[in-house]
Amino acid sequence: MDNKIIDVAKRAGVSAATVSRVLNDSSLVTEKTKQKVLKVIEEMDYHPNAAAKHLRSQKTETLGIIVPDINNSYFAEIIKGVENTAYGHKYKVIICDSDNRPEKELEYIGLVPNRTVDAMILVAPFMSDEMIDDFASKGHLIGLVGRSVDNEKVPYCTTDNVNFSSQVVQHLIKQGHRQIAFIGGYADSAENYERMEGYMKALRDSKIPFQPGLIENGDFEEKRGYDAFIRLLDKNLPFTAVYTANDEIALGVYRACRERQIRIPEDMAVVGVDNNRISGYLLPPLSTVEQPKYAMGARIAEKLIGILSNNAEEARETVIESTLLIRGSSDYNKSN
Amino acid sequence: MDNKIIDVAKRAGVSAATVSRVLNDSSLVTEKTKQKVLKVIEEMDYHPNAAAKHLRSQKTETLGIIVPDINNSYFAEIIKGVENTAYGHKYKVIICDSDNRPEKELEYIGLVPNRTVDAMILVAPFMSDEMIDDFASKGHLIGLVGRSVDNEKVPYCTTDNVNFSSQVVQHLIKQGHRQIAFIGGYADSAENYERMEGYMKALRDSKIPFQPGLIENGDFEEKRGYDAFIRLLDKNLPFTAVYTANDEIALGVYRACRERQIRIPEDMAVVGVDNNRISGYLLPPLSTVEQPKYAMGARIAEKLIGILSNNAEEARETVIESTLLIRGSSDYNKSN
DNA sequence: GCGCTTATTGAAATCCATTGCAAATGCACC
DNA sequence: GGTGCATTTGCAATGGATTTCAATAAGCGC
Repeated sequence: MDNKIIDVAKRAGVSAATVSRVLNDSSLVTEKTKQKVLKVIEEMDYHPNAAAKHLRSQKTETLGIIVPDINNSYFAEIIKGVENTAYGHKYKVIICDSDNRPEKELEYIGLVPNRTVDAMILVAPFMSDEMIDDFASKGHLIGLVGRSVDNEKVPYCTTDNVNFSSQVVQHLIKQGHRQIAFIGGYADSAENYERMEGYMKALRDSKIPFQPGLIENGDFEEKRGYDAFIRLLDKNLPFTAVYTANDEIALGVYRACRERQIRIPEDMAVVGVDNNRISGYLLPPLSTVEQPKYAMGARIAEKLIGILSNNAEEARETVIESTLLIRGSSDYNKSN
Repeated sequence: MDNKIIDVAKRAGVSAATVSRVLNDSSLVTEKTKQKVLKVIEEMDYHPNAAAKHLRSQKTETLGIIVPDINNSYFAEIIKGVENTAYGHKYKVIICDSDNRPEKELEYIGLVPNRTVDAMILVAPFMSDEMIDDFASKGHLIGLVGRSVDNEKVPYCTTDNVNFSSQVVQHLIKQGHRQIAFIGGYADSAENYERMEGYMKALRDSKIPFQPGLIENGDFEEKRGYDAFIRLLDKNLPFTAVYTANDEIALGVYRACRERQIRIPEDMAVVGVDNNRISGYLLPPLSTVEQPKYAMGARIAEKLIGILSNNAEEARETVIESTLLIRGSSDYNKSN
């Protein structure tokens, strides 16, 4: 059914090689032949077969990106950064939604060794450092967002988790809070660990004793955040503010507060992380940390494409700064 | 660097053909040979080259889906439906974010003729009916969500736009409203046309005169929705309720109302469409129409994969019902 | 118009897995 | 053991574009 390069060649009275050169903008063809070939391509509505091209050239000009849930604006924004950058370099992007299932993540990572994609971007993967390291050592190109791994071959892009977390807690302290709870994400993720570290650092700096009872886990999800907050309340350990590892968890906190008639920010200050689209629409608007989501995606894509093009070696890591957005949920003056 | 099928074959003492059969679960291999080959594959960490496979088999087992913006939960949910269904059939999904740019959409649709994907799903495309028709007539498989086109070869999945729109307006009428404005999406989209039709039908049924001045366009975007609502207000044509073609537009209405001190629902009832994640978190929560987003995605993917597998012919179209969610923005009793 | 250099073009090998067809092996039964 | 049939296996062709290398054409100076 479809036309092949040889069909175009015959009709244009040239060889397949010449057509190929025209398709790839080679400088080895006369303008005249080029126009002639282009005209035939147009007439025949010819489209080069991607599989054949990939097979011969040993590259697909495609990046993959695995996220736990594309219906979460944190990931969606990162994807947008990747996508737009890729588009600018004529790369395509395969987006893989692992649906928070580790086995799906494993399946998708297989797209690298089987050469469906030239490189894979992992965002907040379940995969262990060892697995990632191992994988990269086999010569598979992967990039990380929001995480790093001890392997020279794995570029990554993160934010200054420790730093902004410490700023968040300092802000709460400045607002007069002394008992500040922390609801983290996945217990063993690097992001979570660093955010926790920032939290502790701020307490230390202000000589506020650390209370292990004020730490809970929320798995970055609304529902788990809700549960975690309820657990905190039921401990009868007093606290007046809570810092949550992301906005989803904060949403859970909002829900719990409404149910238990706890006023935000009067009775409970809340600060999240991510600046999800929803955060600004809540009442009161949620204080949060604006993550450079788009920029991180753009950056890692740039790096990977650079590596694939053998461009001047880029720095392996990039840390992009985040900014604190103080809104009504943690500052009474902005509350309305 | 990478191993090829022939390397595996040699090491296992069989032919490439046999290895291929093992890889494809052919019944033509003894259990014994199969185990031997699988062992070698494992040992060598062999991964069949996707491009070669695609080239030879003339299919990629990949679907594409083009959406205007993946950072919009309406589209994200559809994608999830597609993705999960595809995953269940061992299909992959390439997600294309056209970023609301027609030229990007055109570029992405090219993935079908060049055989990067076996079929493409279009959600709310800018493309004209003629272009889609033309494309399909050339033998390219495409599926539509939220739209249809007069071509036997193009399966689609939509909701009952006319019906639910009419229900929305009936609901507003029942609440006592007589001057009801409508802010539509893209003026020439089928979705928009049908929603408008439902709006008119409800007015007709209740013998309420139609006022052209109460119609404006919001392009399905928050900002455009805001602008449209402001235009409505500035006409000095009285109205007490507004039906917006989607929740994004309603968000714009909320913003305008806050600025102009218009109370929802006391001074202005608002109903949107889509049940975006945000809607339920607004104050008052936004009345809206729950669209079967996930189901539509799942359905169209099922259809396309069915066609690609030559399975029993499926019905070309599916219409899935939507349900009205009445919340505080249009019903004072639920307002709190 | 001739010889030489340089710019274009073409022939053929290559990328790697799949599959129709033929060959070989295995098995049952006489 | 031999014959016949059913299973397994292998050979070789195939899918379609790219690219090296050799061949040809064009361009230039004299």
